[in-house]
Amino acid sequence: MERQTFSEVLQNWYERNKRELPWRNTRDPYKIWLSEIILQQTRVVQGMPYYHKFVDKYPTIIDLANADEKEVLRLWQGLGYYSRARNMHQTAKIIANDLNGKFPENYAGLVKLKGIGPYTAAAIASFAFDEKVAVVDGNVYRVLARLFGIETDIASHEAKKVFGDLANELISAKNPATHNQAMMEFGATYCTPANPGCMFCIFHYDCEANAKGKQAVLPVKSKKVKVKKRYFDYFVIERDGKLLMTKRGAKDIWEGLYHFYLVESKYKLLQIEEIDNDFLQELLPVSIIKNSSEVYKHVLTHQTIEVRFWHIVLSEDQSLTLPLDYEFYTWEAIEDLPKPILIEKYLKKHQKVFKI
DNA sequence: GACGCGTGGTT
DNA sequence: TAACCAAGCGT
Repeated sequence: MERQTFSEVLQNWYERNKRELPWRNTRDPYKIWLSEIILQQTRVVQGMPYYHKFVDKYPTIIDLANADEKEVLRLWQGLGYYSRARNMHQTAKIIANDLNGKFPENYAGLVKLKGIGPYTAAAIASFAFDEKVAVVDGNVYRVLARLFGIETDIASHEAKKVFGDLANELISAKNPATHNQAMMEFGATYCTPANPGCMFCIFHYDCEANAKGKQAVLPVKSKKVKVKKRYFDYFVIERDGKLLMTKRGAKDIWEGLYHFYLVESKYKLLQIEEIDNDFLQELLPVSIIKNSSEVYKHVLTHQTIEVRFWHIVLSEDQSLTLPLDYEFYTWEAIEDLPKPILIEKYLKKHQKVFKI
């Protein structure tokens, strides 16, 4: 019997070991796209409920295109990397309005769309349209780096070419979709970052990393994240049972999400007597600081934020000049606003106080 | 092309 | 516990 190719061995393993995932049972580019955007930098278990929510609420790309951005962000709430949702919505509109509701059917067309980069274009092109183009994601980097003992820094520009070329040499011409799924599934469930199952691996005798005991150092990744500290004092200003909120702008975290009146400091949280903010100085002497919350520590990949909430109640007849773009929202309206998980947690914890 | 962008789980 | 990770992309 003839020796099997790498891809055949891999695909055999895949057919026997794959997880049943809903987006693997469709050729609908819309659903495949949806799943791929959701899964960017996100675990399957975390993304799964969102995939179902989006498919249920927006069964077609037309439904998604017709939604308000606010509504899309609200459904995305808690998944993080919110630009994915904004770009996805923008792209839905372009496909619905300019492309007659049809996805481009190849890599080159797909990669031009916002939110669809090299990985996602290859995924959709192969899964939905059987194009022979290799996906190169974090799993593929890891599997290839270990199998072939490649020490090229996966954060480097060079790695894109080295690993991309290799992945495209290995891909099956017959079953590019299954091959791509298999590569990622193997990396995600078997050739894992920590504690890979080398002992019983199908490539046990062919793997460079296994032969040299280099599983722990491959793939090589140089970039270390620098964590910046930030300090947020939120002023939760209540009047007539409503809370003052605004939409966050561009060029910072949580763009498009809603939050309270924020005073950010460079080195520490505020003492109340240190406040030298015009709006608050006008407002504070005539209001009641109902309470200040415990200090929350909100951790993001690149920053750690210490946060305190000051709950301030205004009398109903108190006049004040609202800062630009701020509005009072009822509890019901607030529930429909997309919010950072930090704000959501605070509201949930204190809802008895607010929901009178 | 280096950096910024979330959240939750694991080591 | 701090560090690292998880189906990347835009600027």
